[in-house]
Amino acid sequence: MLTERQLLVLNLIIKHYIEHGEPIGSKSLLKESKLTVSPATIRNDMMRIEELGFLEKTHSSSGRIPSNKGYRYYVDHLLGEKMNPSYEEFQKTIQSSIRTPYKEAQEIVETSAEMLSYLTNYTALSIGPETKNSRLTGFRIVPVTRGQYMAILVTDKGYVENKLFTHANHIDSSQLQKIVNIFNEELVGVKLSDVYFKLQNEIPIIIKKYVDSEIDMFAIFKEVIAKMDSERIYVGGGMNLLNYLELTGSEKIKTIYSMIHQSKDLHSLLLSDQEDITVRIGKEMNNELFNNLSMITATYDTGRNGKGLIALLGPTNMPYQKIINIMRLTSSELSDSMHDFYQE
Amino acid sequence: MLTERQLLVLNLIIKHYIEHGEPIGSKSLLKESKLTVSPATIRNDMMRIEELGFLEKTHSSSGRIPSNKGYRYYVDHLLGEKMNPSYEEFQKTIQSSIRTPYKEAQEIVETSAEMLSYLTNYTALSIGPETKNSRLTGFRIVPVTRGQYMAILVTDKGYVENKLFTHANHIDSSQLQKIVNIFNEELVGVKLSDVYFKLQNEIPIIIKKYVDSEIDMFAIFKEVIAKMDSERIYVGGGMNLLNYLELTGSEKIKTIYSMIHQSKDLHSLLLSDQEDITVRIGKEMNNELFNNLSMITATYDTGRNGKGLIALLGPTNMPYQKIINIMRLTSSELSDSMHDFYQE
DNA sequence: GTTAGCACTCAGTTCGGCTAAGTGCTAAAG
DNA sequence: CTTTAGCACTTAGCCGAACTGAGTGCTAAC
Repeated sequence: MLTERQLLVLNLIIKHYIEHGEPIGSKSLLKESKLTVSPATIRNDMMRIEELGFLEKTHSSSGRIPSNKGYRYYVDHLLGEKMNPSYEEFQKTIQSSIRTPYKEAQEIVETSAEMLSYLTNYTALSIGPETKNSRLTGFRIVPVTRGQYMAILVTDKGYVENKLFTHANHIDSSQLQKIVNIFNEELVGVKLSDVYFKLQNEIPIIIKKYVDSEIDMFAIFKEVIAKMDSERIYVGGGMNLLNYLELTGSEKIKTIYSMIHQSKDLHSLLLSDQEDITVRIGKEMNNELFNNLSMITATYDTGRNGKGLIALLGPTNMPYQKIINIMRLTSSELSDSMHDFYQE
Repeated sequence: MLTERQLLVLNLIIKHYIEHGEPIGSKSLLKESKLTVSPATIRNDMMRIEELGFLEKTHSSSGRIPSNKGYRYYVDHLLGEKMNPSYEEFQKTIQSSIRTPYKEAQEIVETSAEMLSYLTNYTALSIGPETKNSRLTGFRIVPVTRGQYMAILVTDKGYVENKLFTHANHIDSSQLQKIVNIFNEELVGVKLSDVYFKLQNEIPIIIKKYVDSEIDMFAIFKEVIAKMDSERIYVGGGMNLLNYLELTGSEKIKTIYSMIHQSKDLHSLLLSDQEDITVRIGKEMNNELFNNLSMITATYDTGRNGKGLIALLGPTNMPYQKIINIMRLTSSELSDSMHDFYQE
């Protein structure tokens, strides 16, 4: 479909645009390359490539820039290749920020978002392993100070979440114990998604039978689970969005920012296939907000606790080679780190 | 120093600039007011007021805008007055977001930052009561799952902070108990600032005597205290900073954003006098970053647990009347809420 | 003290002209 | 059939001139 030279031209234009962010024309392109043909020839090639949809013009007499389809071609080739060894220099940085002692799993996930944004100057997201199919493995209430109690909830995916709550009237400790026992008997092994239901329907009846208490355990439980959900998503370098002010107006940036910080809106955006690494370019995201941005997502594996996800949001003309490799390295380090974490 | 009419002119100019954000000249000012003098007279007045430093021009033939000193005059008058009752409408909104059941103190503080930014469209900060002089009142370690433990630390100011940590080798529970006992015997009642010192020097010796353990309790303790410190400051509406893009370049906005999110840099900015409510206007903050911004801070009182602080960052031409009243209401609601919280 | 009159200033807009970088097309050469 | 030279054309960006509108300060008279 495209000749050898045309492919070369396409690649040169993409690389130029990634590096300089500006359109390039036939003459300048020649200067930058080792090609020995005339500008007119390049022009003819460019026309052909544009006809096929890999290139665009910013206005009728401007140089060419890559289209989404152009990037797509470029990225698909990159994804096929294996990792360029020159990027292993990043490995040390990544390792040293992920492998730190006395951190819990969630903190490692959080750190990796920060590290990714630091390394790339883009906005990074990281998400801990899914909670949806988790099962409750334990629930306890620890008295902390007079009137304050801490509820701790543990799931089989290794999540631990806690919530402090206050109760005005002193709670009789044997009563409290009874409630906790009922919870553990009735709810351990149950999927978190079903816990809600049971809590609303079955449990209150049982509790009423044995205990005379007016604590709204359902409200407390709901809070803990909500906290668990919301804390799963971490954002690093949120303000790096400001670097795209020219690409995307400040209003859109604001919308994106709040979108990123609200877990609900995110799932549709991020939920990728089971692919190891995914690149979505501009309009491929089907969201007007992201027309000039690309998103790279990668999954990491924790072993028995399921998969998690990291993502990077940057301009469409990001250096995909570098970024993809950073994502590969991070994902693999994160997987290793998580395996270690849970194995012991 | 200034005649009656000159004061009126000054007030009119300030109010105009707060509402429209644009300089105003003698003729337009007349149209907006009920004054019955000629433009020339107003011009003479303006000159006089400018000489005294209350007004500025943006260029030699422009209308006038208030200077920092002008705002200062305006605000000082406002602070003297008592609250305009028309603002009590806000009270319901504020109350309903602060008074929610089963929230711990920190969450209420967090919520109030979000509420403030929502109500004003500015960037809000809220800080829980000081930790500096807190004393440790309790420390415990709860085993959560195999290999995972939760350390819980309680201070006399009502703070509870917890940290999950992992330890590969199973820890003997009686050994753990011994360590916890030593901690409680040696550290309860000690100021947090001194805990560090003791942990590094005295405690290891004692622990070595009774227990044979290789857990670095110091590292864990340090993490908990760090977490406690960092979680004390909450930011609401960070992205509202984008509204000041024209006032303050995007680079500065970025700097301010990261400044706000790093607790260390903040103390110098926020640490106000013991004043109930403080307004700092533009250059009064002695920081080039904030030349076109104003910061309103207010303290709230928690009773036996000391004072906390809320702050708002907005443009110098904010509607001070409204903002000050919102801050007053919030501070007072927050105080009430905290008193209730700790009293029980 | 107040006012009318006047010359002046400055930001912002609009318009034509110019340049640099690029295009597409045509016709000839390889 | 591909490549090339030549040429007319397009467009963004920049510059300077002209004009307008909102404003100023000063002076001299009321």
